[in-house]
Amino acid sequence: MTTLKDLSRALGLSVTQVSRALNGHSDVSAATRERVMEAAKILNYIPNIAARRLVSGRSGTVGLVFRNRSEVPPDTLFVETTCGLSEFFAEHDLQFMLHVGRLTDDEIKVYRRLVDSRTLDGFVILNPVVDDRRIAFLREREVPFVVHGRAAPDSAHPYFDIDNEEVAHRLTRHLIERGHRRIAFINGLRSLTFVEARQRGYARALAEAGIAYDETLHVAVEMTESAGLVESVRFVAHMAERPTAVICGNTRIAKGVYRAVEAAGLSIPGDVSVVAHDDLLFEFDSERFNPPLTVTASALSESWKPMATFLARAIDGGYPLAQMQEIGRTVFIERASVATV
Amino acid sequence: MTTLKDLSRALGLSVTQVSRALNGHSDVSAATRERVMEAAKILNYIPNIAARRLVSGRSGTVGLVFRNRSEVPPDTLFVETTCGLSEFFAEHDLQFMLHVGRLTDDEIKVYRRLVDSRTLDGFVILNPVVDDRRIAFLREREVPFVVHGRAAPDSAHPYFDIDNEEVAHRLTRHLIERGHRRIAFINGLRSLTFVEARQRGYARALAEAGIAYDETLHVAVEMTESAGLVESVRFVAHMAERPTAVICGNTRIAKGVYRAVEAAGLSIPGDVSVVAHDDLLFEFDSERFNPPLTVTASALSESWKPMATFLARAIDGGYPLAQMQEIGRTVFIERASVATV
DNA sequence: CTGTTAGCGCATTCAC
DNA sequence: GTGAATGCGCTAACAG
Repeated sequence: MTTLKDLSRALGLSVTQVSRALNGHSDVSAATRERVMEAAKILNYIPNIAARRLVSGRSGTVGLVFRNRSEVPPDTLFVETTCGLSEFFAEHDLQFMLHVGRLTDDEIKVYRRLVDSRTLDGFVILNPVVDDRRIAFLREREVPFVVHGRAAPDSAHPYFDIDNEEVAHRLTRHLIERGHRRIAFINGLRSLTFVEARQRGYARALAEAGIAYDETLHVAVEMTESAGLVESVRFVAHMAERPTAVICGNTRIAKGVYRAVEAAGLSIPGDVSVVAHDDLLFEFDSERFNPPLTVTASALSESWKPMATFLARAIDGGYPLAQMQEIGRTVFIERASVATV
Repeated sequence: MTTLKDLSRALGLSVTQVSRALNGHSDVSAATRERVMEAAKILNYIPNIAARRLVSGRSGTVGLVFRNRSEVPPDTLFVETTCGLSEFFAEHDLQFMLHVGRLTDDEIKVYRRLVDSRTLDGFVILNPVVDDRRIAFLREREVPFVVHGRAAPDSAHPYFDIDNEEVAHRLTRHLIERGHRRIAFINGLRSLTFVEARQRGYARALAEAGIAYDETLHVAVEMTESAGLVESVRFVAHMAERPTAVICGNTRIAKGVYRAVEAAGLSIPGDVSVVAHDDLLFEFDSERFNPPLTVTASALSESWKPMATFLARAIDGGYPLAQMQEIGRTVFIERASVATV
């Protein structure tokens, strides 16, 4: 393999100057830079990453860590996430590493090892929870990270998020405007920050309309089709006063609700109205639901690019927080799954 | 961070000796080793990977490369694969890296970059095809790799595979024994080595029974539920002489076949018999098909551990090929999806 | 603009 | 058994 030394010999320059030319330093004559670049190309020079890392103290690698397999998100989402991140980090010359720990390991232990051994320069945090230990640890150790979501609405860390409180508020308000007053919400698992944000939006919309918050109508489940099915069966079949509308945390849940309603011989929106938030996952098309589903929508797939960019900036340092935070756009799409009562 | 130098100072030993003690060299007194180990633990010594890499010339990282996003396998399979590999490589102290290239890149270019920059010490190759360019490249450059499958039945490289020819032969023979003579095979996409192996097994079983090979009955499709559905609709509805039995490359395809048969108002096994190979994916349970599906089965999830082990051995070097190759066990499970004709 | 010097942390000669 | 010396390939002071 060609090294800097080889290049310097071939060019009659010092190793230092070759290094500077290659790294785009300003104090190199244009002519020299030309020559060096060309020689590098001809001799197929590729920098030795290990050496660079040793001297820079960085690994050039960022990672996504799962404590264990059961923590890995459901299928499509995982593919979207890993592929999207891998792709965009590559654009920033960062290696992307997936790390799945063992069941037995403590959550933070995995992070500690990765940080201490300088294996990773930065982390991607998914599904932040309230008082997230990972975030606390990385903060304390001053390790760069970017969060998909926020630790809190005013979090002082790099993140990409959507306005989840607004999403839930919007959906709830829409139903209220159509005359609904018994509105169920099949939300995600509690302690996830976005779930809490949505709960706030839901509660606020109800309060604004003078509707009492009924905790039996707000359920926390894993955001899967089967959970949606189970919960709506409960609503439809077993509840004394059946809700007239259901808000679903995502389209998977909505799918389950559709199936349950159909199985019960009821109809949407005739017997029950349904709305959801749509992450625009590849596998589900809320427009092709029958009837087409009214949703708030934001493309999850568009979050990876800013995430990668923000983490790259955090690692480079010197960027103001504002350039490492973004609230993605959300649109409200009215279709045919809501009836006026 | 604690370095070897710190340890040596604290212990009054030379850096060399500390290094030797930590790395389990034989020429270190037991007493010294004790002391060093203890000090390392107390001072929380963690070797600097970059330094180690620089001197060893290795990256300590292995990877799975996809040319681009469209090459990533369907959902569940991808999760199984990445999580399984990541987990078992960790046991061998190898970092696992997922790399998804850009659409525009040449297949080999990605590998070349990764090899030349010494980013990866070894590769995992999935879905080998006949005359696989990746395998050719890695061989030529003498880079360690392990294949899920084989380049050819007698391949001289590390691999984990099952006997795909035998699988297809077994399924076909079973149908023949039950009197079937028009047997369709919904196989995977051509050029994949396992698809060709299965085709051989299928053809051989037919030949042994004196049944002419009818190429219109052997179709190559992506191994998805929808493809299974489409192809069997073709068989059932449009074919002059409908096949009495269908062999499916996996349970996804079988699912599609079941749906098509049901949609056509026909029954399994009354109107058509169905068998499949079952990778025992988490999401599909062939036993709970209606009727329960007769299959050959092998657990895909059991392939990651040997794969990781074999690649680790290939990187370490000095292992005979036999210790880096394995044919996983396959069982035949007869259930209720085949009728005697 | 360019070259010299030094050192990142570690493992491996080679001596004793 | 142990230590001193050397170098992996690269970048960052420091001089000129």
